[in-house]
Amino acid sequence: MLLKLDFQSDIPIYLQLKAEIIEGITTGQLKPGEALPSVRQLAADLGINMHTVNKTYNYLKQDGFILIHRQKGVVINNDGGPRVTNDYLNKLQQELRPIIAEASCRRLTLEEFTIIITKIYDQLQK
Amino acid sequence: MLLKLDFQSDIPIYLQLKAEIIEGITTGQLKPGEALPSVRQLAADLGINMHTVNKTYNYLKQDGFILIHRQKGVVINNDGGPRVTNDYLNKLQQELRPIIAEASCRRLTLEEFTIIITKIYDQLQK
Amino acid sequence: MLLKLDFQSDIPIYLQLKAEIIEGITTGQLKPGEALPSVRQLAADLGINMHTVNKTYNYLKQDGFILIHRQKGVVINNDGGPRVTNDYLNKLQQELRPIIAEASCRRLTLEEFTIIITKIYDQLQK
Amino acid sequence: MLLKLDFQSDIPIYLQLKAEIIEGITTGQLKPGEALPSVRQLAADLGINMHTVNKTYNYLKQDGFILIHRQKGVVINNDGGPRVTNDYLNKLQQELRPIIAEASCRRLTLEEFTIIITKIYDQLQK
DNA sequence: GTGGTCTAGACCACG
DNA sequence: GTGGTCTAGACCACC
Repeated sequence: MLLKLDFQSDIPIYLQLKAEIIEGITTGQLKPGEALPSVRQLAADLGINMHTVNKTYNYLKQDGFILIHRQKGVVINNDGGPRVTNDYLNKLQQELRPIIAEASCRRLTLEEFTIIITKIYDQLQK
Repeated sequence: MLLKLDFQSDIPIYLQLKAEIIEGITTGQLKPGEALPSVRQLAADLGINMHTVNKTYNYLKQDGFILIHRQKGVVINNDGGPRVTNDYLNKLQQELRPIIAEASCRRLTLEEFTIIITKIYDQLQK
Repeated sequence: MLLKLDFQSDIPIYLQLKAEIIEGITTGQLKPGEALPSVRQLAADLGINMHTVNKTYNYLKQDGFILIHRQKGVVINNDGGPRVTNDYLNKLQQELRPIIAEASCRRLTLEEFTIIITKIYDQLQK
Repeated sequence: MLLKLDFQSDIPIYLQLKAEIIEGITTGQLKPGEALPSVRQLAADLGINMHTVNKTYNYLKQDGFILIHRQKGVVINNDGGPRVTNDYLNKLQQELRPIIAEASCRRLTLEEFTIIITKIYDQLQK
């Protein structure tokens, strides 16, 4: 799978990497049970620091997207990964609120917003 | 208008404040042409530093939400503020993509996501 | 003569006003010997502070564009106003240098720049 | 590259610094992809405060002259930097108009003005 | 009074 | 090490 990082972005590399991997799982490019490269390997491939990859993997593990085995290394969670929890729903709404406030302020209608959401959902469809 | 800041949050204060003010404009609590408190006044009210408020105001000015009037001080843009531009749409999609990727990965359907969006839109309705 | 001020501009009002009056002289809308409104009058007309108009008039007087008579009030200098001096040429070059540096950096050619200059000269022609 | 600041000037230091760096890019003293000193380093070298340099860098980044690379620090944009946009052309004309009005008023002809422009363009040539 | 600028010094996340 | 953020306190131009 191709991972793209933007070193000019305001978003920390470890978060960009986390988002890319989640997107890979969503689109099916990364399948449950599939192994991810080792920390060293991935860091070398991407030209970034080992610590950065480590941080990404730890957050992904914490959220339940991946499992870290002593022997098999890092693999995509084959339980289907994390589901919708109340904590997650709260976080999601807090995240969306300012985005929607600005959209609404700029006179982007709910209908137009929904079209954008739908388009992105489609793009990510397996 | 009541402005709430979370000093424990990892979101910078100046961005929280920016989001709060945009939300105020969206909900109509802050009306076009209305004056905002001076940087020093607002800083004192919120218990934060003048420069932090200044940074917020500068970003809001840059995006077209407010104007800095040489006589009246800081006022809400009475042209209705910024609209939907291509730059904004690109930014919006880049912002939403990882959020939707995670939502989809957690098996939150497009329909459920749309309900959440709709609810937030309603809350912000004037 | 119509004087336009932009209260949202970064440029101080007294400088905007000064520039407008010089432009008026250049285009011939204000003729040598012609009287300008009194400080009070102009301030009232423009909705600005008396001190601001006063400041403008003092700078214009200092540069030789206008004369301030005790009795006749403020009039456009009928000697044809200030000419090109060495001081002025130095000031002009220092002013233009950063503007041209940015233009050149953005790949605006000397020819294109000259066309812009020519257009503005034409607009200001009596 | 040698950067000169005039602490007596009424032009803010961060703008002088911005202009100097743009001039450096224009003349080729600063090459695309080249790294600039860190905010602290440059501040120390120039005997000014870190925040002042930071402000300069942020404006240069905003205009597309430099990039803030998460690994390499601050570097000159290697895409050749910003080009001529409509916004820029408008800003340029608004900037030039009062300068030309005064020049014309002082009987500096278009031909003489063009010679000055040409001289400055030559000075800045790589 | 206002916003704009500058300083000095601090803490933090990131890599 | 870097840039990003925040604080406290100062001076200035403008209106």
